[in-house]
Amino acid sequence: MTQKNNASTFAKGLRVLSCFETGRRDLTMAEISRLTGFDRATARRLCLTLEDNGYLQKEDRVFRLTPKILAVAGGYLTSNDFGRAVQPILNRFAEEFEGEIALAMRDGDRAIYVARSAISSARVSIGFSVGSTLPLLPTAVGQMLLARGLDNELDKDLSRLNLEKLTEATDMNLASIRSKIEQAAVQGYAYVRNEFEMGAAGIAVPIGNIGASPAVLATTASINQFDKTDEFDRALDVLRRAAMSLRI
Amino acid sequence: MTQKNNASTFAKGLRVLSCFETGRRDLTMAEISRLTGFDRATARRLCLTLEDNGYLQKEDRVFRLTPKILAVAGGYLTSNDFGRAVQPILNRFAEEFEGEIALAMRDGDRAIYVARSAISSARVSIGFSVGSTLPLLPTAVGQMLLARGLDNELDKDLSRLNLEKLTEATDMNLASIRSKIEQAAVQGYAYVRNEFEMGAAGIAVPIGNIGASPAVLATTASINQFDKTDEFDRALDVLRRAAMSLRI
DNA sequence: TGCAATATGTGCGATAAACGCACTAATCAT
DNA sequence: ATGATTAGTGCGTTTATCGCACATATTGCA
Repeated sequence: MTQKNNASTFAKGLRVLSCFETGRRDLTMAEISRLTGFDRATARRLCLTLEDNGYLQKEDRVFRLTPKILAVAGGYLTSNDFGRAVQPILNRFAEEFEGEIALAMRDGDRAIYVARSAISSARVSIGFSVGSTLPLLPTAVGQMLLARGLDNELDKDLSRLNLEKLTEATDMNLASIRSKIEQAAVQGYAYVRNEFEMGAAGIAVPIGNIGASPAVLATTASINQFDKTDEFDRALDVLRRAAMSLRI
Repeated sequence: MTQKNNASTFAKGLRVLSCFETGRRDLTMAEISRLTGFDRATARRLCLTLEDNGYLQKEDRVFRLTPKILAVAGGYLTSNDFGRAVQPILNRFAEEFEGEIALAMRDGDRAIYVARSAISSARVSIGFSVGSTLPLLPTAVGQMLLARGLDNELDKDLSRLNLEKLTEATDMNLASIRSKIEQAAVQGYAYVRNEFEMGAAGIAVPIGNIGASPAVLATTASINQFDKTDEFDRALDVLRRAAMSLRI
């Protein structure tokens, strides 16, 4: 039934488009053919179609994205009122906190940053920006998102998601991860240290749904910073008050 | 030859996706069928494919975008180093200027905002954000972009682009518009007043290419503000210095 | 320079998918 | 209630897609 009423050529084209997600700037048709597993001729037709429709441009033999995709992304952001309702609140609390605050949602088996505070005093940003993706299991953002799902879905998620050892500290024990997620659901926040990147820690708190999907607010800092109890408490407090402010 | 080597079903699917560009939040299948001109059954297959692939979600009978599209858009932004190289510069000059600065590029027959300054002291933003689109003819951004094209393309552009009277002041004379564009090319900036929105004026200056496509920096303010010579000069100066800073 | 490896362009027959009509069912507006 | 709009579905026809095979072009390296 998954294949009924599904336009397979369109699905393949979308997969070509997603090859450019990760920030891979330039891709040749042969690379796309390999990344997707499609026949060269198929990949070629799809690439040329994307070029014809203005989503890709070809220079020599590589394709790259054009800004056209931003028009669709902007449609998402404005239709959900991020510019007017969300961004100013993130900015305000980030200013007070003197740190980055980001809003993330779930996209399949990963988390995706949807909005991020922009403050003039920002030190060099850690590098997560709108559209960046994160794994669900070894991050505070991901664990809080998993905690917001339904109970019976959590088991399915856990059995499907693949564990990847990103650092020495990455928890590879599903039962242990499960209890962390359940704990996050109970205490209303997730805190994960070192599991995604050594020396980094993240805090995430839940906020209301956006377009029927759960969302979280999160911040990241060095382990050193969040290991000071008062710093941690202040961050959690800011996130919680920001979350209250943007009950959606 | 345009239709050779083109996956028509994929192209149709992309057109469905583009229905969500404008910030239309919710669309039913019937609306999409009408917007695209496709048969209902065709529109249905394409919508379900988009849902299946996580780009749309269905609630009751309407479809809306999911944040997944941001991953692709983020791929564009990061592969062009906007987060690291462009954004801080826009922020810095916007802070000094106490006004918004935006980077725009051309997407077919329209301009599209690609980046925008984010400063905490920003007054209520005028509402243009990343992904917003503008017509080319009645805006400073558009005229500067047209001025950056090749001469022989300008004629083709002018004959193809459709004039639309957006305000009483919108210039509807192609020859007159052409001379404005040529003037912009010569003097290195475009200045347009009232033609897009009464009471608003825009200034745009050229910057280097981004991925082989020309780009401009621009700012908007009220007519009152820019009609003061020193205010105008200061804005133009800021834009020009910002443009120098981010020679790409 | 020359050779091997890789990338790209293209024609075509077999196959599979998309098309769109026609009909039914469900929902909405008044 | 009822007319209008929307959604779901089956199916024969048509058409696009598939993927191989062959030809060409480019690149990288010895």
